[in-house]
Amino acid sequence: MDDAEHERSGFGVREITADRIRTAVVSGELLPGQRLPERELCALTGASRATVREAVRQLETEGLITTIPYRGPVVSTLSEQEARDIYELRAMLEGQAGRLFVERASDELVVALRCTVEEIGRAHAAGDMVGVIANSDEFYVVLTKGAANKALSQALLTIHNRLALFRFSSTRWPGRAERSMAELREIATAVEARDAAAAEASCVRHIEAAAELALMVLAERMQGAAIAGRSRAPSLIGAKS
Amino acid sequence: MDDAEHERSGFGVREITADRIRTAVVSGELLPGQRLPERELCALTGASRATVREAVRQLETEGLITTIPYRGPVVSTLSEQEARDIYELRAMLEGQAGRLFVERASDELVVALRCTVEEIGRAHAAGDMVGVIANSDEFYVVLTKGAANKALSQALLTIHNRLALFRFSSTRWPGRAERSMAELREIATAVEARDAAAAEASCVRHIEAAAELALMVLAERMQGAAIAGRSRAPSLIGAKS
DNA sequence: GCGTTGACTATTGTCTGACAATCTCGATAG
DNA sequence: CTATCGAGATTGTCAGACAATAGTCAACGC
Repeated sequence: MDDAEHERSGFGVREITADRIRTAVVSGELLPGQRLPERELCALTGASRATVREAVRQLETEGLITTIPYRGPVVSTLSEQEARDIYELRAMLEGQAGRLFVERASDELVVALRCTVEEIGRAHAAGDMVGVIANSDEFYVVLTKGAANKALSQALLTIHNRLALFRFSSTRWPGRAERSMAELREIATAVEARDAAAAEASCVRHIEAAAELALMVLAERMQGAAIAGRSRAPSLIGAKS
Repeated sequence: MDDAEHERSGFGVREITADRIRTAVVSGELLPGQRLPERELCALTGASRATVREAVRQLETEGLITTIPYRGPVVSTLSEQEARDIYELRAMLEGQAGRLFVERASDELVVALRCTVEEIGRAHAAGDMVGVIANSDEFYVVLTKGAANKALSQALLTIHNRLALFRFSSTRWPGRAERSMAELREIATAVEARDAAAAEASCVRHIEAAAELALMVLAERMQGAAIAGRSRAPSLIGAKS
């Protein structure tokens, strides 16, 4: 009873529904600003309107969806200021996570963190984007596990989901991947040295660098959207995979 | 349009319903562990089951309510470890808020923070508990306003709500109020000196002190509950004001 | 030609009722 | 006293209904 393995593995229709929509948003299957009419969410998930609405309410509270009165759910968009705020918050939390990791993580977890970093490097060298993503997730899992604070982990998970939209930006930007790897190695090194202050600082720097890039991409995208005029936000129709 | 005055002032039935239940939980009208059958929530709020369920889903995501499958919603309880984690997270966030306040707040807000602190002291000296609560809220509002990060403010608001259960513990504990006031004045002084590091440190210390007390109260309460045996968690019936 | 008005449609917000699945608790038998 | 079983209560999910509201677009007047 001490473990928490079945934390989020409900089998109810509602949980499956919420997971399905959340995954679709986080994975980029549904794009920011895109409308999500309840009927189409019903078709997508197979659930009834009532159940879909409960799931939407949950995702809304998580910040992934915004509901416009009498217009329905929309995949949340982030203004530049909102993105800045969220990245700043993420830097705080991930910095603290790094500090707590140094203070609390077992030697095994320290090794695991280093391994994950090198695994990311390997995947990147091989051009394996899926591997990069998977191991980046693993990095976060190991980090929060070592920090040993469930509330912190939960908060970071929510933030990661909200920022998932920018996730692909780091891949295609010249030189970014190399710098990112250097930052991750810096974190691993600081952790191995059990230097809490250095670990915190390098975590913060890592996120700040990611934020800088993401904000550039966001600004670019905004500009593109402005040029495209008031483009109709497409619905799910015709958005089949 | 630049302000955000109508942030959470929806007039829909669902929003009113969620606010009503949230207020009841945060204010202590409903106690932790207490069951909240949907029918009674309907009676309490006047809304239908569907609407109540949507509101419950929202409060569940906020962490205020826990739903047990086929048993229904329950006011969330906090284990000692959970409370410890949340207080630790709060200390981080409020520390960062203090730091950002020093870096960003206008002189007017610095004055407002000091005024709020002294107002708390005055209310406490007068035995005005309502005033203490109100001005404590005001302190948080001023602090987060000066920190100028909406995401941080939102995260702190959620945490405050989750910890609202312990709010009354600080009042009746010999000497606690005086120490608390000293801590708050320390924060105000650090902020007035525009000393970011000192502000952060004093905010962290303030929360750590509050956490220490709250955890003692929690342990005491746990012990009491253990002595009382597996007492049936009461429902809303007969819990009229 | 262009802006305004008004009806029409699509969608959401909310309620009601229904039914199966599951939990709770008391009765009953050993 | 304990274990089993069944009735009742509550949740989980669905389907349908209706009013309220936003968006669309054609008709109309200037």
